[in-house]
Amino acid sequence: MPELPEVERVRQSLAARAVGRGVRAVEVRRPGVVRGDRSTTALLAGHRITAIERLGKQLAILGSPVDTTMGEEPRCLCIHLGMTGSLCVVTNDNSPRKHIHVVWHLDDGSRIEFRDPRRFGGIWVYPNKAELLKHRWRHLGADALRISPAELYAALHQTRRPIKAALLDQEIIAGLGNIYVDELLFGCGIHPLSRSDRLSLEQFRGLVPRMKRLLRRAITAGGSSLRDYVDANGQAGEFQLSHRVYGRRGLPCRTCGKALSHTRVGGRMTVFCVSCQKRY
DNA sequence: CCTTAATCCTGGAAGC
DNA sequence: TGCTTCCAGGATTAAG
Repeated sequence: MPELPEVERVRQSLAARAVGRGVRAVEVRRPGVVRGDRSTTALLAGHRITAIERLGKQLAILGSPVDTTMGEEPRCLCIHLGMTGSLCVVTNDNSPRKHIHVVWHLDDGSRIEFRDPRRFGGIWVYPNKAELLKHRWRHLGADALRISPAELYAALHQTRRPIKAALLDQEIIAGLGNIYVDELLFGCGIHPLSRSDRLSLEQFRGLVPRMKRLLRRAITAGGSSLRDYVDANGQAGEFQLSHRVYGRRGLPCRTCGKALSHTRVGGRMTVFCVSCQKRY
């Protein structure tokens, strides 16, 4: 499930292969995944890809018209990979893979394939980046790699929700998902059911740098590949090998050896160590 | 305010 | 072996 590190990996690998390229044609095989204007022009046909940006777990693909007489409007696509989405750049006519919903044909003969078996992801079409910022991205909190301890504390000290539920809330902080929240809370020694308002600014001064270090290490390792995740080159990550709690319920804690506990928080599987993580 | 559950969806795993 | 059932979960929405 692509969270911030995986989405950042996709951003980097996709940018390396697609920025500067022109889009010759766009194929929409399953229109339902596209929200808004489904015309191929709105989906960047006849445009040059100028940048690929990220906020939390979402990507924005920006494009300018190749023929400037057509109008100057720089287009913007927002792509959310959901649980199983991927964006791959391919050059050959290999095995026709299932669940490819949208294909961008580029001017060097390669193509970008948006594949999403479970279809929790999607593509949101905007006339420009300002509109994306004004609507869809307005509801997102600060990016997890940029947020400050004071900012996070300000958002959390006034809610009684369990810390795990609050950290998963993209309106509070953008980018964390089930894997990295469990890993982070274990790394900080904080029980996932701790009340958010019981944590001090001092604790966030410890948590935020740890979070950024965790996410950066995961990015360097290529992200966590559990089942579907691959970057734009089809490359899987290796950070799953470093997980200390996610997916390890019942297994011995790597710090104290005690069997890891599990519960559900906000409907999500939560794994933690009852002796290494203190409940506030 | 906060929680739970249902919804979307497929494929892998587990059970019989 | 082959069938059925369950489960995973990001975000949204409705209901308690």
